[in-house]
Amino acid sequence: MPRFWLMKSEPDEASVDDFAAAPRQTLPWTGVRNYQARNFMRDDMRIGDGVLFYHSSCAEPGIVGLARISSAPVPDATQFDPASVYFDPKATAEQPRWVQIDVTLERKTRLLPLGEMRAAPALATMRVLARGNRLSITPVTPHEWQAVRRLLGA
DNA sequence: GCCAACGTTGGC
DNA sequence: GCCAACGTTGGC
Repeated sequence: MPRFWLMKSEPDEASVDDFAAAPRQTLPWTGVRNYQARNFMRDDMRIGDGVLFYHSSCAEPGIVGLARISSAPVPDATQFDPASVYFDPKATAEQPRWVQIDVTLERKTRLLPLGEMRAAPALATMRVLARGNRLSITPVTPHEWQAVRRLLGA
């Protein structure tokens, strides 16, 4: 199983600064509404897995922090909340569809822009960079993880 | 089970 | 705002 992941967040929704300001630098990762990404959270993530924190749909998309998975998956609370944009009328308490998982920010990094990621030969295999990829959660190989850390000067 | 229509993602 | 690419829905 992968031990490393890249997780995309829109900074308008949940930015790396929101995590930095949260108690214990930890927030639940809610709002995932794609089955493949959900399955990664539900079936494959383990406490302690490394996370590359990525900002998407913003002026400067790229990696902005290093984080860790810090809880087991539980039902995503927002699916039951009619006031939430993530409300899912087909989800029930007996049969939830979506899960959330706690993510703990270890530290902010410099911005590693998408363009620099694409230009780095060591990152050419990264799933998040694959043509047409739209998954908000993608596995990262140990080699890619190390290469990112090197690029970050970490 | 097929597939057209529609919705969403996300970089630019 | 545009648009390529992909995912989901729903009629048949």
